[in-house]
Amino acid sequence: MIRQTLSKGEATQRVILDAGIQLAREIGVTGLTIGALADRVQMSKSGLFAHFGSKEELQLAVIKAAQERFVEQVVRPAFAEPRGLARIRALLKGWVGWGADVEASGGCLILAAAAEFDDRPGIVHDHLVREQKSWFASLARATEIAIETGELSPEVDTSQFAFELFGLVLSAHHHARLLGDASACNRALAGLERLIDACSVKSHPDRP
Amino acid sequence: MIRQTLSKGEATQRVILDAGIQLAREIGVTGLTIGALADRVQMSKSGLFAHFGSKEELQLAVIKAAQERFVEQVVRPAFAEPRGLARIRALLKGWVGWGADVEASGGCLILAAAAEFDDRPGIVHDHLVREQKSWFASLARATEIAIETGELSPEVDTSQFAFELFGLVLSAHHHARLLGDASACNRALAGLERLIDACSVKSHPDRP
DNA sequence: GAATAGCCCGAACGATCGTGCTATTTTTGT
DNA sequence: ACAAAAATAGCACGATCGTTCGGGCTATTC
Repeated sequence: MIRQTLSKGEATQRVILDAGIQLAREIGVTGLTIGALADRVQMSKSGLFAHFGSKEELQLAVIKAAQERFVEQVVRPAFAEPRGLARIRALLKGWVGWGADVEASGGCLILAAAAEFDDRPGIVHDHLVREQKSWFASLARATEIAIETGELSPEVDTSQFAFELFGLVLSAHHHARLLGDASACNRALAGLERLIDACSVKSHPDRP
Repeated sequence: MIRQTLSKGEATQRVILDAGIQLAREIGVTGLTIGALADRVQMSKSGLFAHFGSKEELQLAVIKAAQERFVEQVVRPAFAEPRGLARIRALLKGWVGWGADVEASGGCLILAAAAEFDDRPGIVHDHLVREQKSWFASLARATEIAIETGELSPEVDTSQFAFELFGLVLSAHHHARLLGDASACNRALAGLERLIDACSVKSHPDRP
């Protein structure tokens, strides 16, 4: 065969990373242990270890794998929406959904990892900082686009908008995951509408 | 002497918990290790251990100690402010300050712990859920008071308001701690003003 | 079919984990 | 000052941590 399919190593690596994402959601990326992960995929510790070379690289690989899935499941569909508010709404909806309900366990791995590694130096920290900055810039850019389409006022601070958007997602995660609040998702959506309303062009007609 | 002062045991326990808070901020409550903590306070593992009886109890004690400090440094000063928006503003300001800049390391221990334990059953999880629910209710109550004073419209959903307030704090923490964004605190304050504006009585004069 | 490379396992390492015991020291109440 | 009580240290335990190494497998390549 002409190797359209994955090589053996790539295949098991995929299995490992899938299980790693799931396990890391339960016990955290920091708490991810090679032995426990090997048990879960029915491999020997050393066999699994050989794929990554160090625990740090394993953590990094798991996070990158989670990012890829996030892009595929949330970012890409959202960017298929038309430019402007529709895209922002899709982003938020997908994002909170991704973190809140994915098969009854875990929450958003990247946000959790970001909290865990904010004070722990290393390649994982550096990667997360880089990616989160880039992600934040994407949110600000999406906001800018909504200004270009005329849906938001040109005066809005795009970084501030992204900051508050981020907050809605974080709050939704916090409430949905820790407190089991099923309405958290809707609260985030409601918050976004309020945010949009405050930043829309006709929000300041003339003067009070 | 008539024990105005602490007993020996209580004194060292206080030392342990102080160091525990600091250490847990760096490596997380889950990553808190008895050996490492014992090293930091110059005690033997077993000597330290005897104070708590189990690691879980130690984690719980550290979290409770952090809560006490939070109440003393943030909640009590805020509640010294007059009822209404002033109190809410003080709460947010103190809260983001508490998590963002406390001596250059750590962030808010309670929020970090909440993220770590959202999927880890046990007494720590249960405690955190209970306390976070109570804290959220306090925020909603503070919002309700601002309605009573006439500063916010009677129509505002107090839980929604608290939800968005929470989001501003979480976003500020995320940006300040992970990304080192010094403006995060100001962004949260700006977000609060927008939120207040959208919920204030004169926001809907009559009709568009 | 022999050689080669990639994949994986088993065993073992030093370290550290949480947690018991048993002394010994220190603090406390009288 | 002395007995009772509390606080701490020392030591050991089984488990698990991340990591290394050598050697079987199982394919692919000549």
